[in-house]
Amino acid sequence: MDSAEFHAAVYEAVRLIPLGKVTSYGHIAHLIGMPNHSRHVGQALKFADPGVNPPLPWQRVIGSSGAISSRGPGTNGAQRQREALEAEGVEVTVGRAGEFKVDMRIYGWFPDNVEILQPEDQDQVDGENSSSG
DNA sequence: AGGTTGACGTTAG
DNA sequence: TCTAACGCCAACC
Repeated sequence: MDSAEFHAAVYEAVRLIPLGKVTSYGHIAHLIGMPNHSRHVGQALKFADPGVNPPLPWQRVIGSSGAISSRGPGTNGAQRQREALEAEGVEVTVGRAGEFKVDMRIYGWFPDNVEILQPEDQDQVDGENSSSG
């Protein structure tokens, strides 16, 4: 697994995220078979070209905690990600510290069987919110 | 070769 | 629910 292949695998997994849903860096890492490379998933997205085709829905990847990671005090990456998510219908809330958060119980997308995911089987993979609500 | 960084995750209190 | 601490691994200096 080279760096280029890692990036390609990350992009392929990220493109699987359905519209209006979000997942975590760790889950992308999990889907490509490298669960402990969660940090590098973000790194791969950072180096991704915004003009690639098919387009990369990078905005659908956030922290496992449901928070949009801050790229840094002087950057507006988090703000752009928030706008991109809201444009898809994902509701983003703002915490006290100005952090953007998404309710994973509603918009979370964490299937373990993406390889067998079919358009007609999507009804049986979103049972993550069975705990409450 | 060693120390620090980073679009993270999990566990403990 | 939120904060603090530890673990993780490649890139960078």
